[in-house]
Amino acid sequence: MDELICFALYSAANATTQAYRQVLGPWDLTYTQFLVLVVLAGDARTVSVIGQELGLDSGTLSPVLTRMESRGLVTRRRRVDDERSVTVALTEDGRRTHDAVAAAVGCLTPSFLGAVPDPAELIRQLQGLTRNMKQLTHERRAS
Amino acid sequence: MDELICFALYSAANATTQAYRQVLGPWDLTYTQFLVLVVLAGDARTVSVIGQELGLDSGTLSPVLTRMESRGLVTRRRRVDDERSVTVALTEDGRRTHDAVAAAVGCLTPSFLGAVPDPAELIRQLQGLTRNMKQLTHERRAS
DNA sequence: CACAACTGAATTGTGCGCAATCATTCAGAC
DNA sequence: GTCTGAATGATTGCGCACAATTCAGTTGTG
Repeated sequence: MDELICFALYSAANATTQAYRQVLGPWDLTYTQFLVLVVLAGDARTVSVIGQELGLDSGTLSPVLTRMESRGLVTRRRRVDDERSVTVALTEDGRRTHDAVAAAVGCLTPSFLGAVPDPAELIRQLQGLTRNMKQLTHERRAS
Repeated sequence: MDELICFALYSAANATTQAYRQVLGPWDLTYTQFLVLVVLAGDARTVSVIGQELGLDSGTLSPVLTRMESRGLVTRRRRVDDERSVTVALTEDGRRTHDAVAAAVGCLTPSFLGAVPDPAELIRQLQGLTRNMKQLTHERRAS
């Protein structure tokens, strides 16, 4: 068990989501919703672009965005030049929530840094892992 | 986005689960069910012990075990010395499935090793991260 | 014994994460 | 203009992951 990279990854991701759940609790936000706020804080985006950046598909994002819209955190509107696309943007309230939450999650940083001597290197490896796994998935899907 | 350790972790875990989904597809097993097979391959265990080893609670495990039991992969029986506890064990079929699947998932190893120069070190850091996150969660829960 | 506190598992409800499917819209070929 | 195929997002169904609750069984205390 202990020698499985995949399990160490799985456990760490679960534990991290759990820690975020605690921190995000006061705003009643999930980790995924937090990620959407972070992405949109840069600029408004279409659903598909959000999906590309977070690695999620519409089956996951649609209900998430529906909840966030109903709570007034984001707006959704069809683009005029291409009615297939839907642009998602932060509302005033979404912006304020993002700013508050972005500050709050900072309390987790020491716990990350305490376990990771070289964060940039860890991120690099995890991104490489992500890339390899996705490639593998698509190879097998194609064949 | 790219500088968030938590997101790199989240993406890598999602992609890895996805890769396992492909490999485990022929046996109609999920990643979580695979983990249960691996744990039980060592020896029979109670639900709570499985939960400790995998970091899952009964709310997750109960339905998983119900599905695996209905498919004949595991058996569940109440312990005679403590009827609150339920011992879960592999069946013959569960053992065979474990052996076959354990061999099949080996095809993922090169993709792991290709992205990770020092697997033992990565696992150590991820375990440290898991520990820190869990500790944080319980601290906040207590206060 | 009586009874409160605790433990182990199951159940319920919510929210992802993804496969599969669908409707709508757009673009290119003819 | 019409037709075909691709793209976009929504919907449905299933299986986790977890909080909260429930319930049976056990343990500790007097």
